Amino acid sequence: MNQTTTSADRPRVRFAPSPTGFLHVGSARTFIFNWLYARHNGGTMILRLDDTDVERNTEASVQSIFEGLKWLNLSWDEQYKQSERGALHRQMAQTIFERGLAYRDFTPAHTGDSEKSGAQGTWLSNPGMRELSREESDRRAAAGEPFALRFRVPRERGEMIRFNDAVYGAQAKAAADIEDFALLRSDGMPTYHLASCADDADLRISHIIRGQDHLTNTFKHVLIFEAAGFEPPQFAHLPLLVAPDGTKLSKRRHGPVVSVTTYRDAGFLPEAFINFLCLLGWSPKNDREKMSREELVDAFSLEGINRANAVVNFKESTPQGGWVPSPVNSNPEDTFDPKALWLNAEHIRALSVDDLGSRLLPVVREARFDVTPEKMLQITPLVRERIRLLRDVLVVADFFFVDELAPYDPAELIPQKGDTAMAARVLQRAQEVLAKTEFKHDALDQALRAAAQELGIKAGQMFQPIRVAVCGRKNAPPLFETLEVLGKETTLARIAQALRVRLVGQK
RNA sequence: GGCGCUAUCGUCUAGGGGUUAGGACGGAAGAUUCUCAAUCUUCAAACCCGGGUUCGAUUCCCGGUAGCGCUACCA
Repeated sequence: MNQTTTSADRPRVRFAPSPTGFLHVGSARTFIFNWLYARHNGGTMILRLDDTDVERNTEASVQSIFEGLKWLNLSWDEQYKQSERGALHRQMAQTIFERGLAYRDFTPAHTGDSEKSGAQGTWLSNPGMRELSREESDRRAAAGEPFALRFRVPRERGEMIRFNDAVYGAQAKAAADIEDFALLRSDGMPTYHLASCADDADLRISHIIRGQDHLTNTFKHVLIFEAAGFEPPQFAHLPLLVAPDGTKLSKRRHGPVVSVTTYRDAGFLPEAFINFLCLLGWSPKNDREKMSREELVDAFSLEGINRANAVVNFKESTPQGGWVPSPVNSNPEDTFDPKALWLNAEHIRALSVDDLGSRLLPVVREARFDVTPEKMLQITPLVRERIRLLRDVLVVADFFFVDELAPYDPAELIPQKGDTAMAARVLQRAQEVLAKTEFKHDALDQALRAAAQELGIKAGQMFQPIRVAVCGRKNAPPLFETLEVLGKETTLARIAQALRVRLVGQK
């Protein structure tokens, strides 16, 4: 196949959120899959704000969408706002109406939850309206009576509506099971179905990649495309992202874990988050897990998408199902999908020291610690293998940032198989030795091991009191590197402090 | 209720008429080590149920069940 690529071969895809809430993880994944498809195939990525629901749209939501996408560093090539394209939508409605494929429904709009759905059976149309004569219809419309425009679904001939989904395969549904859905509301505004199809046709969208919740809507869309004289695009529906309880993700039920900015604020790397999302409902089929953005673009194909809903395995909030804000010092890691955390750690470890350092710096500064880029660079290699989220740096490396260590249990200073006296001896000896040791890894190593030998104790017994005195806790990065970064002055001051404050009166 | 979609370890998934059903996360155990990590090794862990088709089904077909989605003048 040595065809030259023409513009007709290049796919045009779109992400079309309705700005009625924050950008949530499911939407983000839909964007990503579209983006991946466009980039993989040299196509065009379009962002279209489907804002036909004037009541529910908010500017804050638009901002949240931009904010999330900006963080993910995902770009698009064209941008549209559906509310500015009303003429086009009405035009299509007009076309369909003139072809006799839609009719005016003068029945007043239903308010709230209608009795149409539910156990009463399937609502298909408002009796009388479908059969209204054109003359009668025109007359009432001319008289200013409000109406909704409904699609006249060809229900009589036992017709089947068909399309082929790139993910779900051949789809068919009896027209008899499709209700006469609205195209135009009685205020003249287009419905989602109409606006979406009109824009998809006008923007020459070649592939519609969207959530599976639209799979059954697609039959209506096929009807609209055909009624307006357009060939329907290729559809590809994505399995839904669901919560551990199997229900779809909602902020109300599941809290901030469904919002993209939560991941940003917790210290996820955008590339890791994208990686994680891609693995939900898609597989490269070669057991690869950790992938860079480029590798994802390379590997992506519609064939790799699977059909079953995927669980985002975050920790369920409360048994009652309501979200309770976690206490300030609870571990945020506990709420995220463990695999997302692991992937994030993998991506963190793959970063160069420079890169990681520059991402850590704003996090540390935002926590109001005063740290220079140079110092951050020194600290970075010491934390790289110890953090899963960027924010972890605050708890893993806190002792590098603070002037004064927070109080700790003096018992921590006591080494394995040792006592307070041993801790005191170690610290005193350390003071003397360190005062005249160059603060470089190897020199420190030698000096401290020699000191341990002199004291007749194990190296571990020597290191622990020092580590605790200097870091304020037992678990910390390797000692010599730590001391080197901390410097002689701080080290000696903290050891003196431990001796003075913590071990006094301990005997 | 009607219609549609789906069903492999706890979770994400690979696979496919005959396999020890593979990988990953998480879990357990061990190695390494100045602690913690990281790393390495090992272990436990799955084909929803029932009928077909077939020499043989987890895989194909049908039914059931369960979950999800749609059933608005929301998107």
